[in-house]
Amino acid sequence: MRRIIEELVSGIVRQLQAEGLFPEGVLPAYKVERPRDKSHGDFSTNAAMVLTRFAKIRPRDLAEKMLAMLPADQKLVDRWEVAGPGFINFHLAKERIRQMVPDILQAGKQYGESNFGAGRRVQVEFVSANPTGPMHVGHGRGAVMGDAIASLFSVTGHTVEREYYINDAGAQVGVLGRSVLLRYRELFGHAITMPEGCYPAAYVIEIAKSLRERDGERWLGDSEQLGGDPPAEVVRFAMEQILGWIRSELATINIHFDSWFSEQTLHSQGKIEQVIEQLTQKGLIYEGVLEPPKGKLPEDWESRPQLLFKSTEYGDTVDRPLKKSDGSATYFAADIAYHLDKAQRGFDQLIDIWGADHGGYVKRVKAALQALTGQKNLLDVELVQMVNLVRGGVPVKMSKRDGTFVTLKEVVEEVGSDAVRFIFLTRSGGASLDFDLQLAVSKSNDNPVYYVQYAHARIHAVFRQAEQKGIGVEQGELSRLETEDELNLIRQLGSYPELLEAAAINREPHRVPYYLVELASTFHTYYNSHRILDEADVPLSGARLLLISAVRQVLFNGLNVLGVSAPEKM
RNA sequence: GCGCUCGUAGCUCAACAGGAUAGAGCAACGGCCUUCUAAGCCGUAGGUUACAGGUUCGAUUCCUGUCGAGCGCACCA
Repeated sequence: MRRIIEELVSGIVRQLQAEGLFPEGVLPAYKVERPRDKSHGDFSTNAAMVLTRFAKIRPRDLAEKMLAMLPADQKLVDRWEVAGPGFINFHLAKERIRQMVPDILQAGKQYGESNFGAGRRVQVEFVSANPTGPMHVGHGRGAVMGDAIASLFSVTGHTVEREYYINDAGAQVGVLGRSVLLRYRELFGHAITMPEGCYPAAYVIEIAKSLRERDGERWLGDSEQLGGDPPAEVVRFAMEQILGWIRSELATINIHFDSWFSEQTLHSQGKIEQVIEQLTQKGLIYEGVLEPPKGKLPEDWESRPQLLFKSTEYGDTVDRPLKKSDGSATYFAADIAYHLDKAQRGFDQLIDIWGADHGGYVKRVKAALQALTGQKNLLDVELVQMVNLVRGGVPVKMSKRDGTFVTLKEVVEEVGSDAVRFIFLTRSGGASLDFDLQLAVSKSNDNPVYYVQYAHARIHAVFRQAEQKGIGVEQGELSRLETEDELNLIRQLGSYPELLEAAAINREPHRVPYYLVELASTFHTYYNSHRILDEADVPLSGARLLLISAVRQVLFNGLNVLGVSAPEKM
């Protein structure tokens, strides 16, 4: 809908440019948008104000001039005016507004989708929690954000892939294996002591038990000498079990990945050495000594020459090491290889969802990717801020050590997937979030999931009534929808496709829940002030059924994008 | 010390790529169920958008600085 108005305006601007009022070439961007204030019409444009400088006319005069050029013979707009400092406001014809109702119903589940991103392949990588333990709530937030962003790209016409990067290489994997072996040994009656840094938690015992169940005493010999690396098969066994848990936990909050990418394969296939070689050829690798960081020094800091990548040439603050002191690759080196691999898979856009604690990595990864591909904006990293668990306003203590650690699973079991997802998505990712378990289960307005779902269920209830009374949509006369309340409700439905597009472009899923809450609110108000079913006026009742059916469709579609259910009864 | 993310009503948060009078919910107070789901609706109150400059027709939004919060700062992930 907005597109049509945009074309109307741009046609006039081009014409004025041809007449020599504006200079040749590119003009500054003006906008066509939906005004906040309803009295300002359905759409408005700031074109006259933006272009006033070039026309050397005052904004309002220019607006008047433009307004006179609008074609008179169309059925879209029935009134337009110049307002305020020079806005041009468009008021759509009522006929055109009403027409959106059947349009929406016809589009059904597809309503709101666009081909905005047609032909573009986008990959969203998210969660990527280490397979060394259960997921916590912070992972959950990243998971839900990533999933919703992926959905937004999908409904706006992009081809989307969801990928999970498995950090199955590096020291922590060995620690996991050793921890499992220790618990395994314990199961056979041997006394053990958990060394510093190992994972003592209950889930490790569970893994040890299933290892014993499968392999019996097979690893007892290995469990005696724990100085070296644990057997690869034990490590793999442990990680597969944990990944299985992660997978099923993600499934309980409605998240499914298309692709699971193993970091280990980068090492085993020599991808990391290859990428270092490529960077070397570009002259971006050197052996050097880093300045010690200012502020508090790490205790074991020692100055030593390292293999460094010149990330400073791409905006980073210092150059970054690629090799550890023992000669193995750093996490960063693997990450470069990983991102290059993603780029080579032919995506037009890569999106990473990271926890805020990884924020310091953004510049160096983007730097490396730019150096390798020459593309500056291939990768977008969305940082998701921390989640503070709270119960009734009191912080919930969390510590991995004492096992007072609240897992994502526990939270989902307590408050339900819908509430978890909705609450996570009703905040912009940039803001840290207090997740109150008490509020999350409360069925009040504190908890907008229920507010939106209730509107949806309510509409279903009306339809159940309508069936009993023998009133159906086919008896409705659309033209009977004439109150401002009704037209405003339709207008709101009409903006849904634009909302999805804006949310996708800005990677801001939180706009969707906010929209749904507003739509639900408009509906509830309408419901309370208008009788929908009136046996004495079936054409009107049918028309109103058509209207709320369209509302129901949009609520359903919106909840679906968020991965939240739309119940028919509550 | 440096970098990133922030700072909006008493609380939790919005403000749609710079737009017109900064909006919701909660908490407080007062109303609405013999009629389609009261998990709902209506009303009252609440603000120097942390602070100071700048850019322009116009700034919560962009730039600079100050103050404050969170996260990070060789070799872990």
